[in-house]
Amino acid sequence: MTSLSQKLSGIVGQAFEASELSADLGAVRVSDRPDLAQFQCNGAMAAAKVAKKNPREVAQVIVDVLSKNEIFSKIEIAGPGFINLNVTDEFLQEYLADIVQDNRFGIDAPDTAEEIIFDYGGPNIAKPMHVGHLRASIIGDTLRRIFSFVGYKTYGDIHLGDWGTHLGMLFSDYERDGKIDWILNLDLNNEADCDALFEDMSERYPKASAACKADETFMVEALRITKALQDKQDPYISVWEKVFQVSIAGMKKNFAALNVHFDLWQGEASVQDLIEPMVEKLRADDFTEMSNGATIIDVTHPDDKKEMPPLLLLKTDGAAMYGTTDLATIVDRVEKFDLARMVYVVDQRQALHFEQVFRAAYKAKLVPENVEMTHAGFGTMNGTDGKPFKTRAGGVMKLEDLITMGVEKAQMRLKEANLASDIDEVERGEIAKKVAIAAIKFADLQNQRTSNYVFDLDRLTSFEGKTGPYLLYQAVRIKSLLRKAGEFDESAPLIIQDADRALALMLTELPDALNLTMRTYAPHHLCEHVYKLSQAFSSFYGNCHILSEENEALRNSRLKLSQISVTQIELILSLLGIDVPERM
RNA sequence: GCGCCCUUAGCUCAACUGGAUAGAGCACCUGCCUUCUAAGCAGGGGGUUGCAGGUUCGAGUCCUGCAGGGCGCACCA
Repeated sequence: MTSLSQKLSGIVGQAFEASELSADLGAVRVSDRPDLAQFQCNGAMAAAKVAKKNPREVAQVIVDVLSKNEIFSKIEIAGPGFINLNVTDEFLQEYLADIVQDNRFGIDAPDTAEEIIFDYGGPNIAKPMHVGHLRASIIGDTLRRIFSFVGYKTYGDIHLGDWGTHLGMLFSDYERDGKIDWILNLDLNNEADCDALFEDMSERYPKASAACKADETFMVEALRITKALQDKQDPYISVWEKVFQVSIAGMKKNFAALNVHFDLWQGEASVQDLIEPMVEKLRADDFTEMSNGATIIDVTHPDDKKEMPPLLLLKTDGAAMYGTTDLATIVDRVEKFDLARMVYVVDQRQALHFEQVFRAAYKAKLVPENVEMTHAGFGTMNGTDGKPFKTRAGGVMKLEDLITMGVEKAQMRLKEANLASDIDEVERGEIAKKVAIAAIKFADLQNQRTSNYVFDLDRLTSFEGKTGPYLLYQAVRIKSLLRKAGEFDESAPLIIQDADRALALMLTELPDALNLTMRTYAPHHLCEHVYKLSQAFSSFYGNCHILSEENEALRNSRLKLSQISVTQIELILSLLGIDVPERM
């Protein structure tokens, strides 16, 4: 991927090489001090440290080489040995004209279109989706969109929790209520009936779960049914089939509202048949051992400094554990795809578990060494009190309710601000939905992935400042501007003056933001970038009255800059899974 | 007991391989809508980066210790 800063890095790198220094030292980045320069290179200081020389002298040698290059309008040594650089407006203008050709803005495809599976979401069937599923879903979905756009072959796998004890709990409750037949006779083609069951399960599950916790005989019954289900006995396996179908249909609605997409609807159940042969093979290949009656895989490394518990493959009673299912899933994926990477977007608290699973998978050669497995963990969602988030009633907040609240608030805000008053009610409803989703998603995605974050309803449904709706607003404003401008000469050359320069420079930074995001699997970097870009536009917009510009060449140039801006903002928002309305 | 993570402005958060004057948003204060959408723009106040040492030309970032908080440590997932 060649961004402007990478292009400059190449040029400065050559200057370092000419002095028999490593080209890596020539790394150029956008300056921390825009008042001093557009770009900076810190390599002279690093070089001087190794060579025990004066950094400013090292920098001077580099600067002497660079000064022959006419793309720079300023080359300066500052402070202890920073090399500060500005490019000429002509160069900037040509560079921009070049990268907008294919609407990829300097983003090159990777050398090979590696296949990557992103594992995210992980909701349990028959349980209501709550706000906790928000992070996993949207971080994973965003990463999938980004890698896919850049040129990787990606798959989003929802990895359902569809084979566990929670189903035994639910089914036993239905059995006590004599409602098993109701489910068995359910017509999957009847949407109303399916919705009714979906609703019923959502409300029933918390009660069933609480009952099992409170009364041991209920729990014993739930476990019996779980075992029967896993042995594929009727009626439970037939009930499961219906519950599975209805749950998926319900989830699809939820995820559609959130604009989250999955390519694979695999779950724990879909790999159960792989477990037995896998365990047999692991035994035969001598990767397993017995410990206190359980079958385990030792995953310690000789140079481990910390304790590393073994992966528990089979319990004393011979039943598989979730790590076993995860290994079977890996086997399944390696079989079906030509994978280069697997990325698990799962709660940070699972870090040890994934380390054990990954170690076991490599050790037992279930996955080739060159397949990279990453746990991109995310922090817990806490309430404003710093403790794991609960509603006032003490329960979890349903994802659906959060979205509804957001939409209602957006509708109110539209009315208050007297926006979209000339738009009919149906479109206004659509706009409110987009505003709400933008608010919720951006508020979440702008947090660093790994740190815990505070769930604050007011913030999630806030529309001012660094928010999703702000970004929509900027994009929509540009769209409106371009509509009013009508036809203009898009091939006219860009003119970079003082008022245009900051925006023009921002428009070159997209590849850097994407690279950083992909390297760290951290979408908040991209959020930061799109916010800065939108701000740069807003500032430009405030400074220049474009439509009334009498100099036609300048008017064309500024319309073109506006057009590039909205294209980029909309592209980035689409990578964040956020839709931009035509007007708002 | 062992291990991992966190502590930055009143609040919520950024700060890429160690770089210059630690940045945003909210809240607060001052301007700006009879020219393109004020969900906006321009500007202001607000900081001993939990504490104490160390390494370095340079530390929010690396090392050591301490305090406070969160989480995880085989028969749940």
